Order: sequence, then structure tokens, then C-alpha cells
Amino acid sequence: MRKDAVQNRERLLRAARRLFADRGLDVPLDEIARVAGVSIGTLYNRFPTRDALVEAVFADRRATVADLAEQALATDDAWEGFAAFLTAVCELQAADLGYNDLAARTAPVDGDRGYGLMLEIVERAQSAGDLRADVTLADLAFVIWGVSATVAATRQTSPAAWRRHLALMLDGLRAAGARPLPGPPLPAARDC
Amino acid sequence: MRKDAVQNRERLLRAARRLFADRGLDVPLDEIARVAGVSIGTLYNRFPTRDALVEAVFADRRATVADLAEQALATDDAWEGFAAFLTAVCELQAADLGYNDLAARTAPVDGDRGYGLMLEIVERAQSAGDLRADVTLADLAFVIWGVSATVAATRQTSPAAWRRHLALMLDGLRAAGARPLPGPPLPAARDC
DNA sequence: AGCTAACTTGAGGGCTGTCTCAAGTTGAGG
DNA sequence: CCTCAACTTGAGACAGCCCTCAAGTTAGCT
Repeated sequence: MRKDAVQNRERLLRAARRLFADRGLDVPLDEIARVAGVSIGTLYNRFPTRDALVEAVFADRRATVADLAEQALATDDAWEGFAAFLTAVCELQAADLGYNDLAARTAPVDGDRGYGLMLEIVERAQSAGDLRADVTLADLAFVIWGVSATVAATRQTSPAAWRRHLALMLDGLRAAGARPLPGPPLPAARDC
Repeated sequence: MRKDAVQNRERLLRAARRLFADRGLDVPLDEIARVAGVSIGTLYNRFPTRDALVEAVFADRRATVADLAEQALATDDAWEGFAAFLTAVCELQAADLGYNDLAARTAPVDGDRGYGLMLEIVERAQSAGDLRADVTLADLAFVIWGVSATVAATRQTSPAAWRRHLALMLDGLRAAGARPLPGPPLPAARDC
């Protein structure tokens, strides 16, 4: 790839990162091109679809989440690790409206490195008797979806409000005082 | 108002009710007109803005919610009333994608009849020692927003999944085993 | 310096949805 | 039956965003 092409690619990524973070994944592509100081045609040359751009911008996130999962497993207390992991993921969401959108739209993929780790986090916390036994990994989507909605709704006015939401959900996930859950657990959904 | 005009208005409302319910509040207006068997111009004659149409379609909902709140207060057990109220509201959301959108976008208005009743539901459940003392009425938005997101995400594949989400939140709202919440409660937000 | 493949450009066509308004139609009172 | 205010109509102006491609430019090799 030519030197100038590489530079343009990076400008585009920088612009997209910023705009996605501030305004969400649906920001117009021509605006990204404009902020990058590049024509819309060049953007399409480098990233043929919006998804390709999103994927490139958030490529590191999957690994970041997997790292967080490993840290969680390294924590002595199983519940503490579990709670810290969820909190960290939600912090990523709160810090970046684009990732907030992305997290709410995509489910963890089965083959992924993070998937196995997350499963382990859940099972460990359940074995320790701290996490209620009737939840599954898929139920954590409720936390992600819920916090995503709260972040989107309160970002401007109460940027820390999601922490209350998360705290309520964590208390709901505790084994102590849990009432049985209705219905079957969520199937391990592919996406959305 | 002329007889045919009244009839057209009702056709529009019927069409809008159906389309909002199936596809959410953002369904194109010209499609509503088409389904109603009326021109787009007529739609704009009757309802100058989308909000006016939405308002007309869901005009009864505010009263419905207030009625539900009254029923909740008529329940002997304070917590049971509280939980039944939230469940009923979420059932409205699950049954109508349009209302699901609406509930997530608008906060209960201060002067509203339902507002006072909901306040009472919360306070009664807190006085009974069942609902944790550190939540406020505004915190119930987390339930609405969260369930709204879950309904939107799982409607097609697991239409009852929101009940698990709600059950987790209800357990999180219980006084028993509650950990202190972080941050200040949400300000009584106007909208959104 | 000259050449060429790689790259950039941005006007323009396409699509979807909103909203308007001049012209035509019709219900209903007199 | 006549009249006219009320109503309906739908083409079309407008706006936002997507995506393409023919023409022009440039990096980098020889």
C-alpha cells in the first residue's frame, strides 16, 4: 500500500473513532470523510462498507474485553471478579457511544477467546455460590442492553447514572435472596 | 368536522396503531397513509406532526397506566402491588413496539395523575420494608429503558425474554440483601 | 526524467422519507 | 338544487445519506 494511502487510512480511522465516540455508530460517512480531510470516495476505497470501518475502529475492543475477562479470573474473590468485569465493560460503553451501540448490537461469538473466559467467570461465580445458579451467560445481555439504553438516555444530563442501573442489576444477579426466574434462558443468540 | 373527515381520521388512527405496534414509532408516515387508504396530504391535514399522531394513538395509555397504578395500590401487599405494576407496564411494552419506543422516550410528567400514584406505590413499598430505601421513582426508568431494549432485541426470537430481565431487576430492587447504590439518584428528568 | 499502477476526487445519480400547495372534489346547510 | 367551506389529492420540492465512476493526480520504481 502506498504511503499516502496508509496516512489517509489512519486519518479516517482517527476521525471515525472520534465521531463514533461522540455521536454513535450511525454518524454519516461523508462527515467522517470531511473531518478526516479526505473525500468520500477515498473513504469508500479504504472501507467498502460501514461495517468494515466499524470493525476496523473497534478491532482492538474484542481483545480488550478478553483481557478484562482474564483480569477478572485472576481476582481471588469470584463475585468480585464477576462484578469488576461487568463494571469494566460498562465503563467502555459509557466512555464511547459508538462502542455502546456496538455492544448492544452484537453478541459475543462462540469461537471467540473472550467467550470461553466469560463463561468461566460466570461458572466460577456460580460455583462460589455468589452468582445465582439460574442465570446463564446469555442473560448478561440484559445488563449490556440495559446499561446501553441508560447510557444513551442519560449521557448528557447524568453521565454516571448507569452505575446505579448496574448496581441494581448486580444485586439482582446475586444468589442471596434470589427468586426463581421465569421462562427459559436466552438461546445463545448470534447477533442482535 | 365533516363526517368523511371523521372517518378518515379514524382510518388513520387504526392504521397507525397497527403499524406502530408492529414496527415501532419510526414507521414512514406515507406508509400509514397508504394502509389507511388515504393520501399523505390528508394525514398531514389531520395530524400536522408525527408527534400529534403518536399522541392521538397512545392518548389512552396514560390513563391505562394510571389505572394500573391504582390497582397496584389496591393490592394488600405493598411489594406485590409494586411488582405487579411494573410487570403490567412492561407487558404493555412487550405487546406494542410503538408503546415500547414511547415508554423509553418519555418520562412520566410531574403534574400527571399517574405520577402521584406511582410515587405512592414506591413509597408504600419502601415503608413496608420490601423495596430498598435508596431508590427513587426516577430509578424505575432503568427498568423501563432496560426492558424496552430487551423487548426490541428479543421480540422475534424469544418474546418472553423480557420477563427474565424484569425478574432480575425486581430482585435487585428488593430491600433484602441490597448493597448501597453509587452516585446520586436521577433528577426527575423531563423527557428522554 | 519518465512511466505506470495506485490512489484521490467530487459531482452526480439513486433512494427514502418529509412536507406543501394548487387544483379538484364533496358534504351539508339554505 | 346551489353554493361554499371543508376536505382530499398527489405530484413535486426538499433534504439527508448512500454509493459510483470517469477523470485527474501522485508515489515510487527504473
